[in-house]
Amino acid sequence: MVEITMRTAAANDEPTDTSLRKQVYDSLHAALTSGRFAPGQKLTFRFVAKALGVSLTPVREAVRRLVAEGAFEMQPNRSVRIPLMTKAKVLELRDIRVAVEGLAVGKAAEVATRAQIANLRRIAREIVAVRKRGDSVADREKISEFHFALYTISGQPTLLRVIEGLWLQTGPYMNLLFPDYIASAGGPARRLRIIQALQSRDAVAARREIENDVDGTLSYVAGLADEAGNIVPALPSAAGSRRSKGKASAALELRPKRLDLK
Amino acid sequence: MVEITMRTAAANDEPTDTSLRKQVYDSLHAALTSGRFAPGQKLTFRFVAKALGVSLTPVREAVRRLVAEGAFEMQPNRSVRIPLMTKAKVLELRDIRVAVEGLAVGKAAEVATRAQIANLRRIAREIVAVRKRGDSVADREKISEFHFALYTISGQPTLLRVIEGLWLQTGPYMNLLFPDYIASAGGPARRLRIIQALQSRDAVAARREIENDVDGTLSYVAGLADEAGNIVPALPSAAGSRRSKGKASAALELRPKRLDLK
DNA sequence: AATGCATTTTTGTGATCACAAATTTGGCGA
DNA sequence: TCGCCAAATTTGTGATCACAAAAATGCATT
Repeated sequence: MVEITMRTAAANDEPTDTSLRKQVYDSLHAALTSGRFAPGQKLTFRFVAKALGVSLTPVREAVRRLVAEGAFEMQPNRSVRIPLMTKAKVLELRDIRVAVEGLAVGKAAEVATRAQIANLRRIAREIVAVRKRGDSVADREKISEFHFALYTISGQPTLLRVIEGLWLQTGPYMNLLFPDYIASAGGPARRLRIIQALQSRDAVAARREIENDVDGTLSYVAGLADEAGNIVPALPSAAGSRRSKGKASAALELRPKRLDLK
Repeated sequence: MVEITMRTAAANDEPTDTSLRKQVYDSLHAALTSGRFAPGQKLTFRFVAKALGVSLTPVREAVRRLVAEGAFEMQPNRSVRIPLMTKAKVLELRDIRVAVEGLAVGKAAEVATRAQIANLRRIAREIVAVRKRGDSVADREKISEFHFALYTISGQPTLLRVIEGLWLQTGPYMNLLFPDYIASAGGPARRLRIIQALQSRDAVAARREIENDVDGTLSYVAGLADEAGNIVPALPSAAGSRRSKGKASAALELRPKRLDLK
């Protein structure tokens, strides 16, 4: 498991940042949000460097940024791990996200242009299409696209950054929502109501919809915790595999996409 | 009202992180929150490295972390600058902070212990004492201490991290609040009302108080913008001085805390 | 078979070097 | 005096090296 594949562009950084550091960051970011890392998994600089075919320098800076964003956590001794998720943490993230994403959508409803609303409608249609095909990976990506297109309308870059940081922390666990919950929840209808609220400049209604959406989603995830309060997502493949060594490197298949820079 | 002030030992990182990277981070963090950097000021890695007597490596990682946290910003070309503050940005930060700090205090009111409330009361008394002496630096520090002691009670580490990130962005501009505003606003009384609300487990009242506090403070700062929307704090010393070179190094006085390691 | 301990290997940290891009400088000409 | 352009300098980036701390391993002892 774990693939990582050099990706370009994650957030609203400079669109022209071609540094290796940024590429490594984007690769890890993509691997994280697509759930390719196992919670609790240890990650060494040299492993990532070798997997992506770069030196330690850009890897260190990329990983440290992820640590600063809460996507990775640094052990007291020293080594980077994928954070474990607990019920308490999910509930905390839920409350924060309800607050800030509600704020963003309320603001968005006040300023949304016709073109922006049309764009949201397009994404909403694409989600329906993708879901019909049963492509859960594309489904998650499209949902993310819809949410961030929505939040971007607010025109509040700092707020957007905060939200991105929070999504990065919940990201690895969002595959828990498939395929059960996502089908049952009123996803498509809710998105239409949000769009409708934007159109009628109804900030209160728009906000209520997104709050219910986030609340419902993360409350569901919180409910998946075991009796100890831990939440363990089923990974695409790789299970625990605590001990593996040299062989594991090959099993991880972390393949660079465009590293012929040299 | 009025918050912010210097904070030693930035976040809740490992208390035993003695790495140079962390020391550099703390130095820059302290310089930032105490307003020793001019908005728009350019910062080079080599300058910081020389000022602190370390190599580029720990400086790069520390500065990049600050960039990730929004305290510095990276230019499209490549160089790190202290972000300029605009009225729009202050208003955005105000709304976000109202939301998340309100959330934190509401939660804190539900779980505060007697000891924690006593601690808050102690800090509130210290603020009064410090203000009587007219020590505005210590004043800011104590106010910051009060706020974070309050938010820490909530027991929500992720929320606390978000709040710290937001404070870091407003930090350099908080000295704008002295000495005018801070004296006029109902600071001491408000803190007592917050403590009272915690004691009576009145989450709604506690939340309302902190919301008004943040709102009032940042609305005041926003009002200081010039007609172009820019906000320029008066610096302790160093003014604009766009061109200075070698001499500037000495003028900045970025002083290392404990860098005799070598 | 389980445990304690010395040895080997792994891994993060910090310094240094090389290089290219960006910035500044200096002088030339209008 | 003011642009303008080439040379010199500055500066970020990435690679590599050295070192110490941490982790893994091997082996002897109970």
